[in-house]
Amino acid sequence: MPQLVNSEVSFFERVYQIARQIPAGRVTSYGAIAKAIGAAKSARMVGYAMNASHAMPDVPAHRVVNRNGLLTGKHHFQGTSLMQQLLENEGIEVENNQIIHFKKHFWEPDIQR
DNA sequence: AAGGTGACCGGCC
DNA sequence: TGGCCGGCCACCT
Repeated sequence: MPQLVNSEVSFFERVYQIARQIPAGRVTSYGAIAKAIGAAKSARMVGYAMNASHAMPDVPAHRVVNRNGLLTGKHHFQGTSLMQQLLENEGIEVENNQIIHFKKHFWEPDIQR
């Protein structure tokens, strides 16, 4: 369980706030989320945050992939193809760990202030 | 308290 | 087409 820093909202929580806005059937990238929270160069932290997202409710981590539409985080899900199945369930085609028509499904997060 | 780690990214060769 | 490298920075031991 992530802990909040005093009255400040933690970095992780900001990531989750963005992630929760991803519409079903759409995907975004770690970098895009990083950009949205005003830390464009901290894409890595977004991935790190997703690692802990399992403890958070309503965080569609499966809709977050890397810039190439590659399912780099699939090993963090239970089973070997859960992430892929969740995506296909939403109408997103996945082949060889990669999203088909990635650009077409891409969703640009709203910039947070 | 200091160093290691990483579900990334962009640039370069 | 594909691999390597440096930057990045919150979190964990």
